[in-house]
Amino acid sequence: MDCCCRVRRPKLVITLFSLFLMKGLKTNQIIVNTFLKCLCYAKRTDKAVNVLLHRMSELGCVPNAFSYNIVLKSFCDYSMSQRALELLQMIAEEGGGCFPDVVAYNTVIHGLFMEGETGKACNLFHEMVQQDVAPSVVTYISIIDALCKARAMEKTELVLWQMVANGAHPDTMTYSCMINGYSTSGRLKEATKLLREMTGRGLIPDIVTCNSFLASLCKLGRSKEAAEFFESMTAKGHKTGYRLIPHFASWVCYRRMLC
DNA sequence: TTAGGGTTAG
Repeated sequence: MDCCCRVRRPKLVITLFSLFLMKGLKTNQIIVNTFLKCLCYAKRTDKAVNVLLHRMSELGCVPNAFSYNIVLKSFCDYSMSQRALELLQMIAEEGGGCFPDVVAYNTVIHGLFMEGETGKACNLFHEMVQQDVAPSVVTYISIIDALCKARAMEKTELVLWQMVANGAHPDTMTYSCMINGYSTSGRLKEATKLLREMTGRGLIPDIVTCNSFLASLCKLGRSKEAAEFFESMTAKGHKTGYRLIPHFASWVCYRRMLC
């Protein structure tokens, strides 16, 4: 079933699962969760909700955190984060012993941010803390990314500070979000500082992050610095300690500098 | 052996 889903044949999975039941074979949580995933992939999220809330218990399988999270993610992927929020609140109230975990909260918080429901996303973040579910790096990245896109860099710094204080260490993706946020805001001094900070911690920026920074340098007409940065990011040296293979976007910037 | 969450460039 999982293989059929991976090769984008969800209808085949539905047939397989029907056959499975007809044969009288005993299901387990992993089998039904794989079926849920395929239903969601086939854009049949409502059918998945029905299986989750009614059919699973009839089949002798109690939904677990994976079951709920597969359906929550599907709602969010199809821009129905409000329905995801309602399902999450239902699990919290009557989940039958299965309470929403950090992945459930992260999924819905990210979905709400993606649909511009900033207030609801922030409320849910506070709710998860009240419920003693510790936010992870993924939670903070969703918030940081939303704040960066809103160009609210001061608030982003506060969240980063809170993240570190709570023991969630910024990873490469956290730095990438912030560097891109500063770059697109034209605040290259701060972006440079973060680039240095992350490499100092042994985290290597990826080519897209570097391109974002490079593009901002070019847009601001700082050609000399852009040329120096291009040289340093593409040639392994004592300054950076890493070497990246330029993408087409890098060369576009480089050509612009030459022109 | 098999199930769930995150970003960015031209």
